[in-house]
Amino acid sequence: MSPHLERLKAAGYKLTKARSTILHVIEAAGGHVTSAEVLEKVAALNPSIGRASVFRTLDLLTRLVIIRPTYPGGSTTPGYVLMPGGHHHHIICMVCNRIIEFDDCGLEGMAAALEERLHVRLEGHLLEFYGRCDRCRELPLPGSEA
Amino acid sequence: MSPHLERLKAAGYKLTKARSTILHVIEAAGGHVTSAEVLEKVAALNPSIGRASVFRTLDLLTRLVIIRPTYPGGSTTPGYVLMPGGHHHHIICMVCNRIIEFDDCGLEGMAAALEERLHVRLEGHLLEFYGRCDRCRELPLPGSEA
DNA sequence: ATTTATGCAAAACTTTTGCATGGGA
DNA sequence: TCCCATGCAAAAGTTTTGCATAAAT
Repeated sequence: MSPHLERLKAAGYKLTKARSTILHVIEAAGGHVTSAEVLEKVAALNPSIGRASVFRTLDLLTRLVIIRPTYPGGSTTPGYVLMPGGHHHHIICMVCNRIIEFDDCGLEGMAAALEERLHVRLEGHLLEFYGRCDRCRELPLPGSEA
Repeated sequence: MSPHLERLKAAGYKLTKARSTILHVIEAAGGHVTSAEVLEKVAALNPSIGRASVFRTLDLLTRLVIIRPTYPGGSTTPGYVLMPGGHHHHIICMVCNRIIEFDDCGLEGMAAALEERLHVRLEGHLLEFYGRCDRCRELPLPGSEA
């Protein structure tokens, strides 16, 4: 069973068909999805799952920091990223909207320092860089020199 | 004139009443706003500015990485943060939805390393931590132990 | 003088709600 | 058995479009 499903269960939530299907869809998509994509793929997988459950589950997963909302450049519907281990990092190419993942970075140290200094408790983090990928690095940014 | 307005102009866009009002509202709000807040405050400041212009301008500012969309925990409408200097960092309290800003962090070094390693060009970044603030640190996370 | 941006208002979607039913624990 | 979660369908909002007009360069 997915560790994310186990966290749901550990938090006291029931393991339902809708929830496991939705989480499966997000994982199968590689951890980057749009609400519209989830809606579509869930419907294809199991048409008896209602749209409302998809939104309710996305909300629940967000509250648990299992996923986190982001705005992918290319889409109108909100995007979400999986946060295995409570964190995620990526680069968004502002030209072609490609997303480039990269591994960690030493933010644990910064998190610990912030916890100490600000008296907070941190559960996770999301780091996004914006720029141009290797294929687009010579192209102008969209919107520049209109 | 705001450096952000200057960037608009430098990129070839016209400096209009709508654009400067909208940017002013975002800056006056301290850099954290919701689309609904912008709509409301712009209407209060100058009722002749149409809603469509607000959304068009939010899109434009996002493409230029002058602002960046985020999801504030408390609201249903999408949020935006100002990115002075191309970057922004904050902590979101998952209990009370308070946002705690903090100053930089040494991410320039990481950005430079990523540019080298992945052959990308980076324009900015957004770093969000999720957790509990000093007032809420002893409270359970919402959604835990449902 | 040109060209871009605006305002208006309707249309298009996405997301949310309420309630009875079904499914986990 | 009990309570949570679901599905359905309608309602509520937010965001997007199209086009003629106004404004900025």
